[in-house]
Amino acid sequence: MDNKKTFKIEEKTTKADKDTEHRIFEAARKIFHLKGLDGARMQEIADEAGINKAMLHYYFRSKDKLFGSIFEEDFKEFFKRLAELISADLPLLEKIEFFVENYLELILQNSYIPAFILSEIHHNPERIKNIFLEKGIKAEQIFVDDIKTAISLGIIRPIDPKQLIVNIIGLCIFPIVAKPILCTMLSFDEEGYRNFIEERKKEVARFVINSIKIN
Amino acid sequence: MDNKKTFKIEEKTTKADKDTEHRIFEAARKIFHLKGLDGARMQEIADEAGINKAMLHYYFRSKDKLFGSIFEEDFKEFFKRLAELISADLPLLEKIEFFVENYLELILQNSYIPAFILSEIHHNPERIKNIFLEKGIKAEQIFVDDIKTAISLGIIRPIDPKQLIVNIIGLCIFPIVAKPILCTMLSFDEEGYRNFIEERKKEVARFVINSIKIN
DNA sequence: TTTTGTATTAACCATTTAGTTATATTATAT
DNA sequence: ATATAATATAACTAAATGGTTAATACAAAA
Repeated sequence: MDNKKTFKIEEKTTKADKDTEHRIFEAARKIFHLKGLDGARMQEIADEAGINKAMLHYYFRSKDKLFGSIFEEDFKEFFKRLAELISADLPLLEKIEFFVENYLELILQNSYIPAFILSEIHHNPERIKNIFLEKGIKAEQIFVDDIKTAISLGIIRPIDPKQLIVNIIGLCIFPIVAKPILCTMLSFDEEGYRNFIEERKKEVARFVINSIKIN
Repeated sequence: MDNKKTFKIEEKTTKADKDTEHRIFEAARKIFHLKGLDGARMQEIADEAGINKAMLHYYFRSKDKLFGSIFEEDFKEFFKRLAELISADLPLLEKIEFFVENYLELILQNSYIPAFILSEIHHNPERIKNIFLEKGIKAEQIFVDDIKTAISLGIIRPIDPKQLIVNIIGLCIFPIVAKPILCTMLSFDEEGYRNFIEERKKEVARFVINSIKIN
């Protein structure tokens, strides 16, 4: 009995990363990214985390609360990174190059996030608004000002800054979110797709700058 | 009893659009667009169609089959319309103007479709591939050829046709799919958003043509 | 060592869900 | 008219699902 107990304690100490909560969080993130809120099963998340289903409710009250936590973190993180890129202290045209290259890489390495956000935004627009309202996420004003300045300096042609921003972001996000369609329509294998996106890091900036630059 | 029967027959004849199947189809489309495959409930679809739940299984064998039928039709219709626009017999630059204006209006008036397709494509990429393989949907070759010709004629600068096509489509689809984010981030109300998209019908073509046109 | 609060589990519960069945009604063809 | 096939319903079933509970293991404080 003492023997058994000792063993148990060892085992406990070893595996006790202590942060069961964190394990749950990462497991849930994975499953929710893959299957969405409705498609995910609490049991599957528990299995993925290697713990009992009751633990999910012990740490997070309900499925919706658990999903909400993850969505909020993903959403904030995504926009935080976006804000960092947008706030880079560079002349507009260089900033566009910098932004496109880094933003594309960012969403490429977190390719579940945009689809995850778009999907949830579509099914439950309220959640977004609340997060936006709570935390004041509005980095885009910096970009708008940059654009206005560049226009008045005659560096770029007149264009509605909002249209330009949507253009740049759309050019980056779309090919990542629509990956399976692109692969099928344009006959890409995994490598072909990767090359295509790699090309885009230069091509999108070139495309945008060509369109707006004066001279 | 005769009375009752007569009434019943009248009622039947009146409402008997005959096409219960069609009613189910439209109801299911509505619910699936709104809630997705996992979020939709067979009972809700039956209620929406005003019939018994068993009828759903009578006409379509299962939830998945029903969803499949709708997805396939939406998907094909969407790409059929896209193919029509792409095949217009116009010089490239005019075709781009024509395409952007009409494609934007198309997805604006079917705004559930792109998100619906993107979401499903993400959760079940196989379904897409099968539809693509069954029906040979590849209208984009026409566009690719147009672009190559325009390049060799010196009308536009050299650019990878695939990149250009993805650019154009992304510029159209993104602001529709991401509507709730745009509205929150850029402080649009419903009218402001509508104006923004209306502006885009000209702006996107201008943006693209500015970028690629020589002279 | 005992107590106390926290972490964890297995078993359970109530509800919901897709799908079925047995039965009735209606139209159609003989 | 009558048999037959198609259409519709209400009631049901079996499985799955989110969530709960009662009982325990464990660590840390007393």
